[in-house]
Amino acid sequence: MITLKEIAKMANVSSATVSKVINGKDKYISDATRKKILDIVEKEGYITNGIAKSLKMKNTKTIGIIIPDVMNLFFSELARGIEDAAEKKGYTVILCNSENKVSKTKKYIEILQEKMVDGIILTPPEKCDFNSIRPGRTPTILLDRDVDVETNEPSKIGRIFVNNTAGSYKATSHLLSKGCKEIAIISSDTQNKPSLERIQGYENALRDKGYVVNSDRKYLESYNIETGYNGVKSLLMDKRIDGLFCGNDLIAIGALKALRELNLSVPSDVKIVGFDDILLSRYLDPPLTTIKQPVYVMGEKAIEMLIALINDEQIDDLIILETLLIERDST
Amino acid sequence: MITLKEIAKMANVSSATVSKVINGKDKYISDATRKKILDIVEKEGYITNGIAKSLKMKNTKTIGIIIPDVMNLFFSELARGIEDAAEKKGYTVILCNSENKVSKTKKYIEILQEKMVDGIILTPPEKCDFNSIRPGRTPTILLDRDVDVETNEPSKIGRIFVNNTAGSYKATSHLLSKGCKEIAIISSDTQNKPSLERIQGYENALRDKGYVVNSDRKYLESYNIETGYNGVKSLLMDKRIDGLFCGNDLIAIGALKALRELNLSVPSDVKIVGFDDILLSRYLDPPLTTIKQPVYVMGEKAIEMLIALINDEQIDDLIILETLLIERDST
DNA sequence: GTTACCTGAGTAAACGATTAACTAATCAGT
DNA sequence: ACTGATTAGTTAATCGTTTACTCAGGTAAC
Repeated sequence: MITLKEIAKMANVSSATVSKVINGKDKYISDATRKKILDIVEKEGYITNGIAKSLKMKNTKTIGIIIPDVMNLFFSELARGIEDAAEKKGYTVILCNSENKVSKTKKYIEILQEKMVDGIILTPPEKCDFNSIRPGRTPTILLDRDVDVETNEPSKIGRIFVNNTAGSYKATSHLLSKGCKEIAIISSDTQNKPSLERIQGYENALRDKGYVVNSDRKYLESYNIETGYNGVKSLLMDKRIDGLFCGNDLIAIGALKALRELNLSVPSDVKIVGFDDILLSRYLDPPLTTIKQPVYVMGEKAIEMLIALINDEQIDDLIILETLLIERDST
Repeated sequence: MITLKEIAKMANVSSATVSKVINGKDKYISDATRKKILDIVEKEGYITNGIAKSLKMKNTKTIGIIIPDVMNLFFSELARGIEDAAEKKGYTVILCNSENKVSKTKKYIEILQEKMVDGIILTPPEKCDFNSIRPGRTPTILLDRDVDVETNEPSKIGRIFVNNTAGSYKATSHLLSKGCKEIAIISSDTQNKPSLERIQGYENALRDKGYVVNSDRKYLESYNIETGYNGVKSLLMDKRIDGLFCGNDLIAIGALKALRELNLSVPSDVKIVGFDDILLSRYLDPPLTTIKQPVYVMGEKAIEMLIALINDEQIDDLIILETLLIERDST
């Protein structure tokens, strides 16, 4: 690899001059010198050594994102939104899959700090208190899963979440407005805020309309397809149910499969609402009514907020985004 | 951030000694000194500055992956496989979405080279000749989409592909063995090797069994859901078709949707085989028979080969992986 | 004619780590 | 007592940039 110093030698100038020209700080450089340098740079195919530059400049223009799993459609959309926004701002993204494990999350945070990333975007593992993964001085955005952070938190922390309570309230109200009388919920039993809020919204909606919340209309396990499948099989064993709120779209996919096996048709026998609006939901049979999380926007906002933190700008360090009901044929 | 030099000062030793202890090259360091240093490191929460280390060591333990889009299930699986394998080998992954554009691909290659990645794993844009994106001296693995590379290629290039011809041959033969007589294909019309091979395998299978290849049984557009939908609507307009080979699973998803709308049932009226076996295929209605690409293995092999290239080890620089027919209910 | 500013460029330190080469002390063996 | 090997460290150069500071000559103003 050819270096700046070598370019300087070829052009018979100092390395300072070459640096200035390359970085456009060439107010006090003659046109002749500038051209001479640029020609050589071009001819030799010189590429800046970003590592040396980073060492001197104390930034890397790189951020890390830690998510449970890119294969999960929700997170792959998130990753894409983040990468797109980052690229536009001149940042590059290191991808880390935590598998929802605190241990892996901690390990990745350490690696990212060694790599001197300028910031981290982190979706914490489902069960995780913030103190156990505190990212030190690196600016960090906590995304998607709310976590208790002390108010006098010394680090640079931003938080971006979705209003889960309102989302599941919307979903349940929608089912009610479609005439459902016996509405069940299948969701995750993890004790973190988003999960609890999604259950809370469901319960609030029922209570507000004068219904009782019945604990044998709840099936709580995990945010995956199997849970949806098992949930329907278990809930519909002996009870009648005409409405189903699923904690996320994967659960809804499993639920649809189980309902088909039970020869129940959607939406005539049972109406279903999901949560997330992953890319696939509109191609299910029937296309799934769901609560859309503004995933791409989350990515953009996360980058925006993170860069503000990196640059020590004053910003609102908590954003709560609203969801949107997307009505399709499952209700 | 505390530096190695500061640790050295606190411990009253030279920075060389601290470096040796931290990196385990402490054969000639007394137990007392070692303990003293390690205690201070622990207490101060010292973290190595990886940038400085990289500058000196001339490696970054970072690789870049350039794929069209992580939101595409096939590539998110690939990304995951790569990241997993990389992490095990002590490498970190920079994620780049090229959107299938040559311009973005070129830009990312340049950025990755500035960041001094140790290697690149690249899925070239669909229409792309290799010379236009030549990654210079950075070791590179070309993944999934075969590209013509000159035999005297000076760069360190490895190639890993799937045997597409054999895969689509298997798919088509499977449809024939299930009794299909009128088999159509919906796939992509891009003029790259994988696309052409998938069509080729389909044609070969038909010819080998004595059927004629009929050009109005072909619908070629893109590898997406819409193509599948449009393809079925167009192919079934006036022709009878009892078997359908889809160039990938996304196409199959669209095709299933269109067939439902036409009140044709799968597999009794039309049998369908896809290609890729994305995570979702088994949850479709009906679960999709498909040609599984060994995606995770591709990721592992890619990392393995790339690290060999990085370390100048002698390896086979071309791997062609075989596919597997996964029979589900759509046939 | 002195002062002050502008222009065009060079010098050298700094960023934070690694490591080859060196020193100095101890020890075993003859 | 001398040699050679082993042990326990230090010194200082180096990786490839950026940039504060310096310098010299030209020009404009008073």
